[in-house]
Amino acid sequence: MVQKPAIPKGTRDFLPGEVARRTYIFNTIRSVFKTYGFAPIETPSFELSTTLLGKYGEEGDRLIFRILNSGEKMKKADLEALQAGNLPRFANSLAEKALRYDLTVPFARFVVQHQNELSFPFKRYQIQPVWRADRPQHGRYQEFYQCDADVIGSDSLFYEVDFVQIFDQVLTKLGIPGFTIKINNRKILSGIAEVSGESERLVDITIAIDKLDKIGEEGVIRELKEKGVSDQAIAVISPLFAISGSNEERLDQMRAFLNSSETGLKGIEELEYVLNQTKELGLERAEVEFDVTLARGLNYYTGAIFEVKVHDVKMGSVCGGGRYDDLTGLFGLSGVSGVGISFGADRIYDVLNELNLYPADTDAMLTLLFANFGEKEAEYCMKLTKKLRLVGVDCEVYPVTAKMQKQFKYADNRRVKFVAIVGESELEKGTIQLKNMESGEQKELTETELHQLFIK
RNA sequence: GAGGUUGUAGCUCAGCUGGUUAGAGCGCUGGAUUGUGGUUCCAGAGGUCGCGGGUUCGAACCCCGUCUCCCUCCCCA
Repeated sequence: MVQKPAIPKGTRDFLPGEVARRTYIFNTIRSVFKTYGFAPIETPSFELSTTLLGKYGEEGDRLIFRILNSGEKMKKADLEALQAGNLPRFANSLAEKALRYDLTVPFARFVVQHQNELSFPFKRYQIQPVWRADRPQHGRYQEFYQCDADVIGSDSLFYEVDFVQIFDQVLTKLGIPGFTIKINNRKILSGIAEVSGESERLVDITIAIDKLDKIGEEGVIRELKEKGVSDQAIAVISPLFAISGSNEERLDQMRAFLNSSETGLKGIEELEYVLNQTKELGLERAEVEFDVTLARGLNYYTGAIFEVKVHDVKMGSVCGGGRYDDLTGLFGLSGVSGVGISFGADRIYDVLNELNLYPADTDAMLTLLFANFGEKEAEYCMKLTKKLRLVGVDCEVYPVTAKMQKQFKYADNRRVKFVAIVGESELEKGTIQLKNMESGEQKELTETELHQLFIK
């Protein structure tokens, strides 16, 4: 008995119409990246485990898919480590390779390896799938596409400004009516920890205040206490919960708060620059918001942090990014600053589906279908398709002689734009009846006229 | 990794405290209409009720296990 086939959890199949809609998203992102001077690269789906492990924190390591060693390599299993109860080490001996978890760390590896072949600042974009052994949920998959653009080898804030523009342009082009680019700076977060006298608790503190809008002020305080942050430090941090007003007002309030922290003030200065330049350049549809509680982002971020949320949909952030000063240092090339962003194509896809924002002909699968009236007529149509295909028109002949009704229905299902009808009388006259499937309008054309219609 | 929930036709879902041959809408196939679709009317096909085990005279329904979906936490795109 054959079992019903299935696919692993958190993965999806895509039908032609779905692929068409996804391609539209990828192309939109790609075209904007290109206009900002980014060039595409690709890296392998899997890397050496050592390249990935330890780069995303403890939580991240747990979510990395490992690839089991095969054949003779199985013998490398470190049974001593297993006996000693050292499971991570045992796991590493079993799996020397792992599926990439994001595109940024493999990119850092790529830059270090090819540093002598690249000119800096190096700007690349990369659109490839990544894998996470996460528990699937709405908008969370085990396999999904990231569309990254990064610049490495420059600490110019021009790039932060550019990335804000890119977020705005891509999402505006995709027709998303409203969205907010949240922006913060890791240096401001460091400053907060410094001012509170708990610098070494930076990560705990930032993770806690990040949850402010979710668990409220009391929840954050509870979490800080649980993490062992002193009451005194909590008292210093508390005023942050009340920060409000315009971006300028927030900056002023934070500047006062961080008065004693050089790092913190540097963060304010950077952020202010980016916000001012963004104002100068203007934005299409995006709203930009300085959010002190924005702390997300991997622990390798050191400067700006970005996150983009679409209005009026229940969906996590659709884009993220930030500056990392020493990611390549992990692979032996230090002193190189990078900044980058990522579009979560699968979440954007879900949002566009939910809001039904695709242009009408996104999923048209064929431009022109020749109806089949019989062997002689169909063979004549085959000759017409050959000529049309040579000039780039996608077209085909219905494969068998069937009822018109059936052939039209087939054309309809495939969202064919035009149906060409060549029956006995057209064949005699040397003409083609061309029907526009959308308007229902039908015209009799010569072969030359047909060509002219499609060549533009 | 922790907790909760769901699974019945291709899709969306009904199915009473366990009781004959498991239903609807949409879709599909054929016909009304032998050169015109997306509207209408008629007919038809399609399901080992997620999978495995148990209780029972009898299980879609009750129990156990397992997988999956969705949700909360964790974390993130």
